[in-house]
Formats: sequence, C-alpha cells, structure tokens
Amino acid sequence: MLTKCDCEKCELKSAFFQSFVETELALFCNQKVEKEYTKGECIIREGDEISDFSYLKSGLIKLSRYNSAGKDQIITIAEPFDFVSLLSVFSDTHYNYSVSALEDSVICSLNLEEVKKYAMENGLFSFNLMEKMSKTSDKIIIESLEIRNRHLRGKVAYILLKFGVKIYSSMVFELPVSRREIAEYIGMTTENVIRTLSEFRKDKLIKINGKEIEIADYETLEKISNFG
Amino acid sequence: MLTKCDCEKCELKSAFFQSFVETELALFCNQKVEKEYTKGECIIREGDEISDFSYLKSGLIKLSRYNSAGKDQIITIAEPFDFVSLLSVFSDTHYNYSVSALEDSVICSLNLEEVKKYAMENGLFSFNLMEKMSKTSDKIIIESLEIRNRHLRGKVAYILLKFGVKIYSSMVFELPVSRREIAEYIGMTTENVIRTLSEFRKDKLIKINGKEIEIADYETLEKISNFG
DNA sequence: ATCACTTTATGATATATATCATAAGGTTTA
DNA sequence: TAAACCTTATGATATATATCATAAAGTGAT
Repeated sequence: MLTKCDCEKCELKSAFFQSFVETELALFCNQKVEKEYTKGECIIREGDEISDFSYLKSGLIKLSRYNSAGKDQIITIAEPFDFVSLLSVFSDTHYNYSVSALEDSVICSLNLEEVKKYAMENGLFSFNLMEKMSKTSDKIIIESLEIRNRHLRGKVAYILLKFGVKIYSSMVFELPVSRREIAEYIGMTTENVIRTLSEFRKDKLIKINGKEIEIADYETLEKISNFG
Repeated sequence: MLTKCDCEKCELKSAFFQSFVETELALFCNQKVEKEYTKGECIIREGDEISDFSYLKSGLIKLSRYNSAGKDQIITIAEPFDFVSLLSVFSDTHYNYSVSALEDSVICSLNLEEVKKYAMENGLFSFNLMEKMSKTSDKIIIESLEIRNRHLRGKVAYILLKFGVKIYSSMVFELPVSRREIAEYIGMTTENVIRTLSEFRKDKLIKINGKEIEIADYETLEKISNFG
C-alpha cells in the first residue's frame, strides 16, 4: 500500500532535512515511497540487498539477527523517526539483520543512491545524518551494556519500564512482544521470563492480563531494574 | 609529549581525508596535536568535555564505562585508526565513557569545532566520516551481541582468538589486559576467567606464562568459541 | 629488603539460570 | 469443530556461574 505525505510538514524535516531548501526537499519528496506494514509482518530480511534508506514514520519495529547458534536475537526495538536501515546502511551492501513490525507501522523509504549523492554534495545534510546516526548507535550500545549488567529480574524490570516509560508513557500497556521475544531481547530463556513475570505479579509489582501489563508498583520495579 | 607527523603520508588519509585537496589537508595538519601515552595511562575520563576529535595512530586502547553498580565495564578494545572519540562525539557534549592505553599509544587530535565546520562544508568528507563511524558502530554492536551469545568458555575462547588472530596476528602474544579486565569485557567474574584459562591450559589448548599466551590448539579453541 | 597491595590461582559452597517435563489456554488451519 | 500448533504457565532437576575463603606470586613504594 503506497501513500504520499507532504514532506514539508514531515516531523522528520526538523531532524535532518533542515539543510534542504524547498526545491531540494521537493525532489526528495517526489522519489520517496511510503509503505504500510501490519503487525508481525517482515520488513527486511537478513541478507537482503540494501537499496533504500528507510526510517520509521509510525508504529514500532524490532531489529533482530540470527546468532551463531541459529537463534533469533533482538538487537533493539525502534520507535518512530529511528532509522530502519541504520546499521549497515553506509558500511555494507547487504543487511546483516532483519526488521519486522511489532505494531502496524509505516516506513518511508528513499533511494539510497540518491541519499548518498545528496550527502556527498550537501555537507550540512551529511552532518545532520551523522549526528542522528551517532545518537542512535550510542543508544543501542549503551542499552546493550545496560541489559548485560543486570540479572534476570533486573533485565525483565528494565524491559517492562522501557515499554511503560519510554515507549508508551503509560503504566498500562499492551505488550507488543511475546515472552519469547523478551527472552531473545535480554538473552534469557522464555521459561525464566515467564516465571519472572509471574513472580512480579505475585509480589504485586505488576498486573498481567494476557498481553496487557499494568505497572502497579513503579518504585519497586525501578529499584529492581537498577539492581536490587 | 607533542610531535608532528606528515599528514600527506598519514595512513589515515586514504580512510577519510581523501576528500581533501592538499591545501585543506595542510590546514588540518597544522592544527592537529599528537600525544603519546604510556601503557596504563588514562586518555579520557568519563564525564570529560568533548573538545577534540581524536583517533588512535598506534598502540592499543580500551573504551570503558562505569555501570550502574559502579563497576568498570569494557565497551570495546580499539586498534590503530579507530576513533577514540567515536561514541558521543557527534551526539553529546561530554564523554560517557573512559579511554585508557593498553599499550604505549599515540593519539592524534583535531579540534572538534574545526572538524564539524569542515564536515558541514565538505559533503564528501562528512560522508567518509559517516561511513567510518557506521562501520565502527556496527562492529561494536555485533561484537557485543556475539559475546552475549556465548557461555564462559566460549567467551574466553572468543577473546583469546580476538587477541591472537585479529589484534596480534600471532599465536604467541603478550596479553595487554589483566584477567580482571577480560572479566570486565565479557561480563563474568575474574575468578571464572582465571579458572577457564587454567582449564584451557590443562586441556593443552593454550600455554600460559604469566601474561604471555600461546594458542596451542587453534582448531579446538575456535570450536569452543563457536559454541561447543 | 620489607611491607602493603594487587594479580593470579584453586577449592568449597551457594545461587542463578537452563533444561526437561507437563499442561492449560489461544490461535490458526483444514 | 476438531486437529495441529504456539504461547503461557509451573515444577523438578541439572548445570553454569558467582561468591567466599585462602594462598602464592608479582609489583610498587619506602
């Protein structure tokens, strides 16, 4: 399903298109493609050739890869205006990770060669891209280290707070991932994720209703996340 | 200790100064500062203001940070021509990690504001920087996931091979880090790193002579690294 | 050379996590 | 609607790793 939005009004403009004069923006706008994906749908398959420069316009996606044991490993969960093709895009010809939609999502894609051409011609555009990429990489690296720091309970608490605070800004939310996916994210077994959620429920830190989670005791959960 | 090298002959030129005409390169060259650090010396302290754009000219360094429990955590070990100020440099005002020399090292620093100015004016330079940063971030992220995948023995084997194959290209090498630092790198306790090295020695996979390691059975060690 | 301190080393034990087994509840497919 | 399959759930047990204790060897300072 293809749609076109008005780039002049795009929230992304301020993020890294600020360097464009109106005519340049119009050129970009004309060659861009917006695509809708439904929850669960695969957006990029590991090994695909990189031909587009894509970012997430709305929804929620996960970046994952197969580890050497052949198991899925979630690298990060990306929110609107994060790059879909962040990793690899300027350093490789093929994706070394997969992307799929955790919620109905809209991806805006620009032709990578065009973006590269503009980047090489327009220093400010390049610079803005670089800043954005730098921020995103940092975030992924720091998060990865933060998760590694923690034990099972801390990891699960961290993820719950990530959803409740960072992503949904609500103490009640629908988990967009399965327990298995949480396990793939934090590097633990599915059983232990489930068990830990049950423990949190018994300790009245959260309420569970299928995929719906309510954070009932934020303070304690935060203490556990910060290692307790 | 300050020295000046001839930028025109610098190995880095091909990496990302290729976009510079000779006059530009000369300008860059004149404002750069080279500094020598001895093994163990601190180069950057977490929290320092970022005023330079630095890269490693020779030697070996480690990037590390304090985790929430106040313990040191090694983010990565960087080799010549890796950026010292990779993370944060275009996305933050202060370093959120420390850097110190694992071997006698030479750091070349450029004024960050100057680099930013050039980047905004020179698209190709920006683009080359971006490519280099993208590669480096990818490498750190993938390595972090690879280490997380493994169990104790696999992690230790992975690190030994990293030193022997990637860094020193030699089956006999002087470990530039303590057992405790290896532990901080792979997220295990020092005791277990030591124990695992002893096991590898008993199994005749390696020979240990203080800091000197000899990889005696490369194939088996690689099998263990690839999870066995 | 001695003392204080850190690193390397090893063993015993406690704890955390994975694995295996089983089952109920959901979801998709025929 | 049933059959097949996946997710959630819980318990028992095995395994991996951390913690605690102790000591020898190495390093730096006086």
